[in-house]
Amino acid sequence: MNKIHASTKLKPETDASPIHQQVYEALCDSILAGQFVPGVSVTLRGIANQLGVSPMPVREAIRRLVAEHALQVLSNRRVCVTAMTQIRLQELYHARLSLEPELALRALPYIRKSDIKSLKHIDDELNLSLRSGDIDAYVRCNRQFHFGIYERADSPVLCPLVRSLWLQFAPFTRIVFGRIGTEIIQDFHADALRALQADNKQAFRNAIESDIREGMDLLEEHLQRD
Amino acid sequence: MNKIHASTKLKPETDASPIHQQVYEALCDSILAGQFVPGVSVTLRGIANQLGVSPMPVREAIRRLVAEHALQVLSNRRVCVTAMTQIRLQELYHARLSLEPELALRALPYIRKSDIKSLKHIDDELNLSLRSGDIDAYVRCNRQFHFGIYERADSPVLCPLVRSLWLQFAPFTRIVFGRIGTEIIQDFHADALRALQADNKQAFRNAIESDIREGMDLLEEHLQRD
DNA sequence: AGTATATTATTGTGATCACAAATCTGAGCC
DNA sequence: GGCTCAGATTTGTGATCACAATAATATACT
Repeated sequence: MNKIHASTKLKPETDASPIHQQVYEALCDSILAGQFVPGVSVTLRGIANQLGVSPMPVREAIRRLVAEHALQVLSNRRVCVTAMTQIRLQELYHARLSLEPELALRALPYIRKSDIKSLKHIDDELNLSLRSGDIDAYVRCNRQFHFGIYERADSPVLCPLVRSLWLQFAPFTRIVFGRIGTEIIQDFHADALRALQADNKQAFRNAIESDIREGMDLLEEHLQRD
Repeated sequence: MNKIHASTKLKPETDASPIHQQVYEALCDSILAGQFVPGVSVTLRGIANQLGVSPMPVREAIRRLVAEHALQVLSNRRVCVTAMTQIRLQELYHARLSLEPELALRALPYIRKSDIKSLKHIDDELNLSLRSGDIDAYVRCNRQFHFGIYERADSPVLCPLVRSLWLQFAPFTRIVFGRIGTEIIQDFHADALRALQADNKQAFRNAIESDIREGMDLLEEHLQRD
């Protein structure tokens, strides 16, 4: 339960970035991949053992993730992935819709032909995973597609905010998709790619917005059923 | 330089919240009050000594503030308040305008008559500080006014996001106001209060939006002069 | 005097230890 | 069986130490 997939032992050779940073990234990946079950608490020493490090850098990584609202401290001082509620989903919806299309637009001028090509490649893999029902692959590709765009704009404020939003709804996304499968999921990425190739700002913005709406509507729909 | 005002020694009696939480709040207040000069780096042991605690809880508080982008780690691993740039200010502008009026609207139904009364009181003190040129008091009142509204809506996503935004532009605000004084500052809070009393949603939203625009325009105007 | 270099002090990071609070475990009882 | 309560274990928190890297200072040299 709540296993960290990232090669379990983090790369031992690299000493460029501090350990707490590496731990943070490993935990980030796990959360974004939906590997942490909301409500199930994680322990410092548990993660430390899994990653083969001392509890100290884990503490710092956890503290950071709590600050980004990816994790939550309970009243017992335990830490877990925050459960989704209607109000939270509504606010995440609004925030995503307010920030992500704008961020995508800011990235647009910096997206080169080669970027479009690799985005196309990611979307191909995404569609493949949709057909084969590989949810993990879909979730990963979807993230790669969006942040492949967002990270082009080196946006010091919006991009970190958006990353925080994704950390918050990603675990729930994984659950919903696991329940409903990949059948229903529509793909607005093709529209975005066409708009990119035509350098059509408005169409690009609309495609991103539609993609967000579609995904979040799906989440809202399946939040009721509790 | 970069002194923490919060009674310097944090309250020794309270053991309800952990020390790193208390340190975080003390640093938060200092940052929001504009007591940290952007670019001047702070040290763990320095803050620990000022607050009379060990470096450990300071580490955690700092890590949290870095995650909220109130502080920045330099390449030398030093930590300081992030300097303002044009792109950062633009994005903060967009984010504030996208999130804060919405957050205010969500708070609106929960604002009671007594809340309006205390907001009015805060605004009176604000106007007083504007006339007397007391910048610190103005900054504090302005924050109290806004978050007095925002915090009514117990908003699990938007409110923390907005808090992060304030932490990012507050130090720069203090600098600009210190340079230009309180003469030019216009007060849109009265409009907001009137809208609150009339329970006029649209007018309330507009007042908040105008207030944000006015403040951020002022900042943008004075960013050029470097 | 001004600059390069060696020495010292200070810094962030990570590990380890101590400790109180919370959680788990299991025997005992109704 | 279901519940209570003692004991044992695990947990987060904070302090302290070790250490490499950075910054500051003093020293030597042209």
